[in-house]
Amino acid sequence: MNKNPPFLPPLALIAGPTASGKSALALALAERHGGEIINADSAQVYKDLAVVTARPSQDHERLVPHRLYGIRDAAEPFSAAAWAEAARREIGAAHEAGRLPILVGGTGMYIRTLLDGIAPVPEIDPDIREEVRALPVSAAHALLAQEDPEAAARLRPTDTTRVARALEVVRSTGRPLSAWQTKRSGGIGEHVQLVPLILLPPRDWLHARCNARFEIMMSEEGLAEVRFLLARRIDPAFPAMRAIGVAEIAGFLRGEITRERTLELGRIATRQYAKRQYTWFSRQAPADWPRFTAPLDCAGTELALADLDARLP
RNA sequence: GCCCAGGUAGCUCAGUUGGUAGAGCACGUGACUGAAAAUCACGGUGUCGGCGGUUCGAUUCCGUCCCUGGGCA
Repeated sequence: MNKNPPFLPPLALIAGPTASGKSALALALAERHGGEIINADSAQVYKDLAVVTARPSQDHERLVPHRLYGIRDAAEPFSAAAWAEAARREIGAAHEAGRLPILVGGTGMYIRTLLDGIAPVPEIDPDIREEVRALPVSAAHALLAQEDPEAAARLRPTDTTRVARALEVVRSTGRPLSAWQTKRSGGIGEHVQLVPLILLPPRDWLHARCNARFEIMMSEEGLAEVRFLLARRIDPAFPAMRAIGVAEIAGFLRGEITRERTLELGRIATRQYAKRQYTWFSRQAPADWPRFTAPLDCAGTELALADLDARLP
């Protein structure tokens, strides 16, 4: 298959759980290689959430180009396929400009969609989507058993998201999800020279950073971001409203919980999220993607940088 | 110093009429095909405060000591 390795444009990838030090590493890499940073994080795409999603600072954005950060209004939900399409454009633009695209993020599904493609399911009819999502899971699963028995058998009856997805697909397209999923399209993995690094630092170190991070989410700026979303009455089911900390801070702003309790709940949610990412990247990422398991302190960042440097053209 | 109430999992607490114990949350492990910072599954992790005594057997009963909270001085 790899008979005559043609020249493929490079794509660096730095992936790992929240608070693992991805951004600092990416910035250093970009400065060294004349690169630009492309966001692969599902929450950092939303304009109104900068502090709450720990987006790179304005200072960082001035140093090297940052793409796909804060590009989306909280009232317009994004998706894996929509992100992948945008990322393909940004990567292409970087290559044309002769710069190294550096993908940075913690959303494994987005990265997989970009590299491997995804089932080419057409847009779902909004009315069908609304109707399906309004159903309790048990009801949705019962309907799925009639309309797509195979999906119903495969999915857990409690899995709200996937049961709703399967039902909306069969209703909106007239074809069961499994039929669509026999094919993936849009992946660019074969067309780039991928230079990946997965950050899997020690759990204790990561937990300490998650804990420290949520303190910042509770700053005046962080509170203001959530206050603004609430004032706009964004649908609580929308992705931006489900970002880590939004529900917790909203409860605090409404006076339902104390500041201490909010901090505690936010830290717990952050750690649990980091764990899910940790599992995704350590288990779902291809085995031949290097894992970097040291903490990303000063020395660690240098080591990781050297590792990436050695593999970049 | 005396009286009362407590001391059981990381935390808050159940419970055992004497047969080495269980909930919630935390935590751990995993799944993941267009909401993925989402959604879901599995797992009890323990000198039952210490030391003695009674007993075939004590986390449980008795004694004593230590610790915490409250009250009286």
